[in-house]
Amino acid sequence: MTVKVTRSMLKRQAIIDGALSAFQQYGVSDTSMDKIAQTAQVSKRTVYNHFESKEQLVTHIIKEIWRQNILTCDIEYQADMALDVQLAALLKNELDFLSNQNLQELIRVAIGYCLFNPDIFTAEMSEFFEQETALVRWIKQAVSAGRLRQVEPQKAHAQLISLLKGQAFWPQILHQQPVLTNAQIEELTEDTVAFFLAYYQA
Amino acid sequence: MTVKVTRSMLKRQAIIDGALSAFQQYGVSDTSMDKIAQTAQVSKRTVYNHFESKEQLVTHIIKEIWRQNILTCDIEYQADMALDVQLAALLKNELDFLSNQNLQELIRVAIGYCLFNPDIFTAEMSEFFEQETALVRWIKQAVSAGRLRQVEPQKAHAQLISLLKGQAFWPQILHQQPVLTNAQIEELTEDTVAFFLAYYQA
DNA sequence: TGAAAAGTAAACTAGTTAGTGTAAAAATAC
DNA sequence: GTATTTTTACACTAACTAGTTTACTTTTCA
Repeated sequence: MTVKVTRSMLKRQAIIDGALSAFQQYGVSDTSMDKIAQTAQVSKRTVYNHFESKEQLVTHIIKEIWRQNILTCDIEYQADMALDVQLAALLKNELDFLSNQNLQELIRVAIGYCLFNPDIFTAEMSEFFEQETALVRWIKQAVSAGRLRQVEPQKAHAQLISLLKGQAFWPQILHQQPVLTNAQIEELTEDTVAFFLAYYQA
Repeated sequence: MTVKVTRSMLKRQAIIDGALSAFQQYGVSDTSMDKIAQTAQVSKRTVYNHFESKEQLVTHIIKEIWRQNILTCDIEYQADMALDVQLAALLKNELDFLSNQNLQELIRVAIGYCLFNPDIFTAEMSEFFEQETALVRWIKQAVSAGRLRQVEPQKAHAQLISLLKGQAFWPQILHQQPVLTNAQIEELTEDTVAFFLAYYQA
């Protein structure tokens, strides 16, 4: 059942890890292929054997980062449970994800690259942002069960995510605020649940 | 009363404008001093006569961008006017600011640079983010007038700004969404006012 | 064991980069 | 009108860049 790990695969992974580590430290433009090879403890030629160009290596990694940036969560709407408890669990889950320091570093690299290379978005990336999340699904179900007011689920979802990201994501991405503590996550969850349900609960 | 404009000042401004234009197109790292001189229609030596190094030129411009990123608004709390009308005016003002395409391009440059040069923040930049805005002042006054619930004004302010930026700023910065139309700004204002006052109005 | 595949170091190309030195030309100041 | 400041073009350094070539070693795998 264990998959054979070839040396080639190990080298390839070392290159990706090394590149990512260098990108996090210096940004994409200020990371040279020599630096990547050095960081990965690999010959520069090996880098070019695995990736035709710097451009290819970069886009591979950026796409991989966005691919990881999909929240999987299997919390479903339950008819017999209080709304605030359910919503709190969903938001907590989302916040744990957004507050993950490792993810934030990855996204910082992706953003730094995509800001001035917007082409990478349009086609392949948009799918990542348009897919239905567990939170949207939950809102839809709660609305059709008559326990939330009649709203566009996408709009309510956008409001919730804005409230979370505005405190727990963007300030950290910009290095303005440290990553939230568990207590702060708890507080933000409660505040947001109360705020949201005051307006939307049926 | 008109201030004398020397040639030196004109050249200096041309350099700043040229650098900014190049930064917006290519990002800071991928803009060379030769390119800046060329864009500014100025000799490269003149660039170095005005700015000792690329680093100095860049930080000067980045600081200037953040300095402009201060919302000045003279709408004050008025005891005899409906809260929703007042808040709508404040949010509209803020949204017009955030939706300004020119500002978004400036901030994209600043963010692109600051992502991997966080040092520029800590000392000199923090003041820009900590100053009291018209919106905070308004919330404070409305609270002490007993027309909004007792809350930390900073927290309520942060929630409002998160709701606006999540729809009208961050998606545009990341090139995911086009700048909002006037109708969309109108809708976002109304939604946000209703959402906010449902929870906070006394 | 032995051939094929993958990795290595190091030198190399050709282009770019930040920043300097210089001497002439142009604008400014008085 | 002369002295001073500023701008200019251009050549230059020294370092770095993406990517290639070569000659050699190590790993894989049948």
